[in-house]
Amino acid sequence: MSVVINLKDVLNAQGGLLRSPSLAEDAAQTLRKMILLEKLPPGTALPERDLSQALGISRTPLREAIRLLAGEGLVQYTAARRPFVADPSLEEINDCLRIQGALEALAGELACTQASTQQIKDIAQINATIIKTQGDNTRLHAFQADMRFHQSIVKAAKNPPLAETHAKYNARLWRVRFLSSQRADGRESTRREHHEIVEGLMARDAPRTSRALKAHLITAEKNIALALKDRAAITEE
Amino acid sequence: MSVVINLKDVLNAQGGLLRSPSLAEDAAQTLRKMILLEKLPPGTALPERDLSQALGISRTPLREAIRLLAGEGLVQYTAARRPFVADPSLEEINDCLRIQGALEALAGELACTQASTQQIKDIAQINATIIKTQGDNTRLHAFQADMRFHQSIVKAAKNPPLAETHAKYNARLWRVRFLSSQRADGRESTRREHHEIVEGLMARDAPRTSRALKAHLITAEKNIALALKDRAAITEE
DNA sequence: ATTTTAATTATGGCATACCAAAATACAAAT
DNA sequence: ATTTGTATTTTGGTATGCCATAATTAAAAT
Repeated sequence: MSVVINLKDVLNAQGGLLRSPSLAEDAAQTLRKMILLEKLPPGTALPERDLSQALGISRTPLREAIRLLAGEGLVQYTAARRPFVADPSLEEINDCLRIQGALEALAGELACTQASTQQIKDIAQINATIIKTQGDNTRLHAFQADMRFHQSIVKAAKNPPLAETHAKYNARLWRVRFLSSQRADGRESTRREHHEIVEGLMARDAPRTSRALKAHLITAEKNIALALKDRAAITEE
Repeated sequence: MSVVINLKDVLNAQGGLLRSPSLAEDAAQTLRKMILLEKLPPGTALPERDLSQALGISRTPLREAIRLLAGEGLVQYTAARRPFVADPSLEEINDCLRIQGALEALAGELACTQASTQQIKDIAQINATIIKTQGDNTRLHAFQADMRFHQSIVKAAKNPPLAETHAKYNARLWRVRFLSSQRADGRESTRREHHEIVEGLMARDAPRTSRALKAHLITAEKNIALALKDRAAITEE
């Protein structure tokens, strides 16, 4: 009798890192990255046939992937229902940041009563890491750590729908936030504001935490406006 | 030469009322109503084949409709990816209400600076209508007026993404809110709170309006808890 | 040269067929 | 009677083809 190996099990055993639930979700993840890294710049048309062929899948799952991204606001449709990479105005970005601010303020508030002490410790730990690795040249890592900081606060609020909606706006804002994180400007204010947020959480002072998070998002708004202005000046040359 | 009539134009000319952008969106709207009116009670399985046949369309657009509803939280998937009508716990409903509260508080805040005086007048007008028709036996109309009241506030905030996310949570909460609106209990507090919200808007007092809206949603939370408890007692008999 | 109009092509919406995996029904064994 | 093992059926995921309409190009008219 021959030895039969279930290939899928072998793959999944690899830490489940490359598990592929569906072609559509895979494609969505691929496209999301391409959009956020501007391999697919804002405004790019996304014809179903070409894209599906490029990704080596059929139109059906590709189509579904595009719908997913549309639900996140990363893709929009023309009047004739042709999908293209969203090109949000500064105004729209600010609209989203205000929402994100309200969501995070709520999260901070809830976290003050819902979070375990361990979770708050973890949040403080993530912030400590951010400060420590501040000088590193790996800006991408620092940025991802910042994302984790905010996500862990939302997670500590123990409100799944909140986490979900927050994640959506995160995806939508990822590109511009990454852009603005490249600038050194706001770094000092970020450090101060993060500190205040952590202090608020440790004191389990809901109004204080909420206020700190709201203020932090307003700062982000300012930094993003500056980053986009710089960038516009560069691309104009 | 024979006279050729474009049937679609004829249909659209009927006031554009029955324009059908796509079978998927139509199906989504149909299913949404069926879920909210509990023709499809929470927990109901939604097999693609049966549903598509019942609606007289193919699986492809039906599938897309289900994804849309899943994006709104009205449909969930089992571990084996079988879709079913979401059956939110009271806890999850409260989670959503808190988010809705934060969103509306933000909307009220923004409306204080962004709304035109006409828009504020309109909001006051809608509220007046609610009070006037309070005694009517058409509870559905009163409920819809209440929805319009909240929607018009969000609209006045002039933040499209906010309106979109708010609409999503509205869809998600429609069923339980309708349920709780059937009860006479909260009617007086609703009247008072609506009044306070309108006053805040007319004074363009952002903190006041925000506070009033947040308080209003907390009241809603209480009423819904009562309504669901009643209902559980009834279905138990 | 510019505008109109007609033909062509590209694209999204939809229907259908096939497949693998999951769920179910059924048979056998204990 | 309960459990186990095995067909059978159901179901979601995917690929593909056709169609109507929008976009584009080519041709014609002014």
